[in-house]
Amino acid sequence: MGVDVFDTNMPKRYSPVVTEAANSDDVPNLPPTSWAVLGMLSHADELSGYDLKKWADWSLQFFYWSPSYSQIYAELKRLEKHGLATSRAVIQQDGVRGKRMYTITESGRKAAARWVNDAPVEAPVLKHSVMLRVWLGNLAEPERLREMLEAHIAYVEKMAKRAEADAKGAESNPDWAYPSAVLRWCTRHYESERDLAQELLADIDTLPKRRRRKHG
Amino acid sequence: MGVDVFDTNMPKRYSPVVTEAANSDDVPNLPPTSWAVLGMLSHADELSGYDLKKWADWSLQFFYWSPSYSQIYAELKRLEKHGLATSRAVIQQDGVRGKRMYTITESGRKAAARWVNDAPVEAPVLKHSVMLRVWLGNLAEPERLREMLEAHIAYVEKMAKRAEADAKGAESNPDWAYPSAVLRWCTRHYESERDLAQELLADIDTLPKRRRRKHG
DNA sequence: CGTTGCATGTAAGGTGTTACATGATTAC
DNA sequence: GTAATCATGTAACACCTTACATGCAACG
Repeated sequence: MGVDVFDTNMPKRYSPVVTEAANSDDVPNLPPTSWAVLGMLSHADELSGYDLKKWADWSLQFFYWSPSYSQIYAELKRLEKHGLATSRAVIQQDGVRGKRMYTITESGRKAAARWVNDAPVEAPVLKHSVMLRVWLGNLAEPERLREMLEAHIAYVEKMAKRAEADAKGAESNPDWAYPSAVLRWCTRHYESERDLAQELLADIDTLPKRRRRKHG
Repeated sequence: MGVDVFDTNMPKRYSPVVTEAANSDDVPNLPPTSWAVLGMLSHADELSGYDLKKWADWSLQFFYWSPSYSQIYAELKRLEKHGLATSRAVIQQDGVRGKRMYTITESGRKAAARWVNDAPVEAPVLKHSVMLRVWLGNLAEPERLREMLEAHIAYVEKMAKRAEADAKGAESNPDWAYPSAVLRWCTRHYESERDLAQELLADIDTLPKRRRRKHG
């Protein structure tokens, strides 16, 4: 393994060296998911855990991932414990169900800003099970591989359309300028995934078929 | 939230309905990471845990992610427990260090093939911290956003070049036809990520700057 | 009157990481 | 000699999911 051009170990962070400000006690050391939830709170007045989950499915989902309900509730408690968010109980009355609404605090807004600006950026994580299967293509039935890639193409097309529709809905509001820029990125990302999957499909069709059980 | 065209809940699996064969007792229910490790074993004669980690850094890394040493050792034990791999101890002698070499079993090869063909395919997982920060761009310093995106572009360019070099190295061997097709996909994927990041950079430059602390 | 949606949470367990420990060999 | 690499593993813990429990409201 005498390669000298590239590092074997790619960084998990883009800037591993923590600048003095980054992990001082005014910005608690939380996982990105916490900041994602706090970030959603920063885009709204008041949200319940349920609201947050629904919204995560329509926004975070495209470029991060949507945490489960239970994790969202846990994160909210943690954020409140750190003073980054506050909550008020909305008790049930007149046929309106009880719930707990969360709001970002001023301290939370500052901490989020410092996290965005100063915390080391984690390298993007990709876990592409479809590619994992193609990578093991020598074990697979060619038809199954094709089916998988076609299901994947359908999936990314759906995501591209959803992102596009969301981007359209968001771009009218100047407060959502950054979220809509990201949604435009997502649209292009999923469209590009579609094209890449189609090229891969064409690519593996040129491969000599070493195993073929049926071709009827 | 009266959208009727798309599902709010995107599938975590492409085919949630398990076909009779998929989870019968002959294919143990293991996480994708286990199959990834078994898959690496299926591409080689005999590998140590250390070898597997090194190889994961150069192959899986591009489209899946590279598990830590400790997890690889744990996965190997699990695979052996299920009879999908066997190991032999290479004791140290004549200045050669001791180690344990793992081999896929015939049963392991069959199980891996059934997993690839029949198990429901997990939707790809993307955790893009860079996009998360851009999404919170209203909290950020524009210059920091720019720096992050530029670091990201440098990262994906590095990945693209590594994938391309690997693809070149692999394509001569006909046994690696599928791995090299995937590496070509990875090359295009990272090149596309670079282009997308550049477009996003241009996109956010057109945004009205609501906050600006310094511009010297 | 049953299903769906709203709403919140707990418990258990799986997945995966970091830090640590150990010790030999190789390269500078 | 001391730093890096080879090689394996344990322990502690963080992260996250699934399954489960609960109960009301609205819709048909």
